[in-house]
Amino acid sequence: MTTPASKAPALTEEELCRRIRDSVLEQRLAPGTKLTEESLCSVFGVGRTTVRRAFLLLTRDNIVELQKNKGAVIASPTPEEARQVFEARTTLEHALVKMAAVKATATDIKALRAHLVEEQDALAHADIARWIRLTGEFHIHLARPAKNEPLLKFLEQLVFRSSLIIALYGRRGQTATNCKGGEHERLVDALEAGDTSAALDILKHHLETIEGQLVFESRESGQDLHRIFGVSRTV
Amino acid sequence: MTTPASKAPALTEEELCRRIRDSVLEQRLAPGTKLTEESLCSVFGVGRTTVRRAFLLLTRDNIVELQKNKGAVIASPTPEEARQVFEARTTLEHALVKMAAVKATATDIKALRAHLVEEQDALAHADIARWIRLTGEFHIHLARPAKNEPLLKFLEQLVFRSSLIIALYGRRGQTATNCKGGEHERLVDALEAGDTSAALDILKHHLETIEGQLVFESRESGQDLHRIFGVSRTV
DNA sequence: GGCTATAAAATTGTTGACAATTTACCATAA
DNA sequence: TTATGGTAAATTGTCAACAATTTTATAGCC
Repeated sequence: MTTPASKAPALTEEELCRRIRDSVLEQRLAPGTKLTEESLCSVFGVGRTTVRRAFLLLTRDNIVELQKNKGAVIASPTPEEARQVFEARTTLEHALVKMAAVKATATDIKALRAHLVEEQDALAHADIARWIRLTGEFHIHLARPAKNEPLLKFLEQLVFRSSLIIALYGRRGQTATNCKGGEHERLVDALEAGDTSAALDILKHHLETIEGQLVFESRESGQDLHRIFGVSRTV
Repeated sequence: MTTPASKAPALTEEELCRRIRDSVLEQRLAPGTKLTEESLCSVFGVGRTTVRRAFLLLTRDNIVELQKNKGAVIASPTPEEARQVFEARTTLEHALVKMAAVKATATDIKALRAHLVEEQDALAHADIARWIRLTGEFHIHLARPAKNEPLLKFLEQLVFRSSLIIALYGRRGQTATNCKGGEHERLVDALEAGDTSAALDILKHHLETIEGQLVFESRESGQDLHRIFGVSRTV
């Protein structure tokens, strides 16, 4: 296992949140998964209080949904929610990259290059889960040079929700083709050159590609079973 | 008092959050105010558990700051945080109003007009607290026609934080002059006419006016008392 | 008076027991 | 077999007592 169960280091609720969020980002926690308090208590060696607080915090990020007396489940965004999340993300990331292209320092670019190396390394070692997480986190790092904490934190939330959406509605093998083609690299190049319009073009294309690979058909809530099974309605 | 203490209706943590948020929006809860668990328990007739959960939720909105073993205080944004919040808000509100100007329906406009009437009513009755809250909420309603829940929720957070910032750094009587001059009315007019660029111009001017009235001088942390009192340093 | 150290009070953090609710299971009957 | 009802188990919600920490008050000393 990744963590030895002996000698519990007593995680705080923030760390627990991060662990859960990372699992979502790595698409190892599928939307709709039930999270019982007991299981998380034993897995992470923390008390129920901590788990409870973590749930509450994750609710605020729309990562878990909390139903009275029913417990916590990983959120399952509806197609409409998914549309709005991607719309929001496009809007926000556009603004942030614009700011970043102007403000990015040499140090910022260096950090981004280091991240790209990590991405390649994960691919080379066929560590897919890590690679998926890194490709998601790239978008956060890309916006960091904009140096606006509130906008960055919000983008972070949207990236996590995107991860859920892709897990739900993404075509099989989508992630394998999505963030390839060196678009991440070209984004960093554009940022380094201070070429705002190029950066925005690449970003636009990149996000459209990701969103374009989603399929929402017959996933709506309130499905019509008659239609699905080809049986005409009797009443 | 506003609420009879008898027969506690057992508020939920969400309602408690709303009450606290509204107090912030009405600028009746000043930044830096200490919130003890006990006081809120007795005021709202709820258990400590509920208060605790509310604190945690409000932390996520940057409305209260929670320090280990020290308790909860209403957040006091630093000047730099304030700058970033207004930058974020300008960016976001620009995008939202742009979307709203395209999508706004007759029903949306009607709701906005109704809100303007409420604002006038509050002014006419000299109900300043209510008026301050309404002028803040206007910006949220203005963005509602854009019909994007994530962006709207985020703007909501920024408006609440703006309220704290104005309370901290606003010139005396600022609110009294800020949202007058019928700029709210003209924004609705522009939205109704579908005149995007006019709406954005008014919005830009409006937000610049608000931010322009803030004074950050000598509010930084680590004030130099020697300089303030005009005494030259001895060591 | 002003400062430090100690003790008391107040406040927050944590835990565990118990209540309320939901879920799972199984027996019974159509 | 399938549906229904009821009981038992499991899970979540709430509360109160206790522990840990901070704040306030007090006394002593320079």
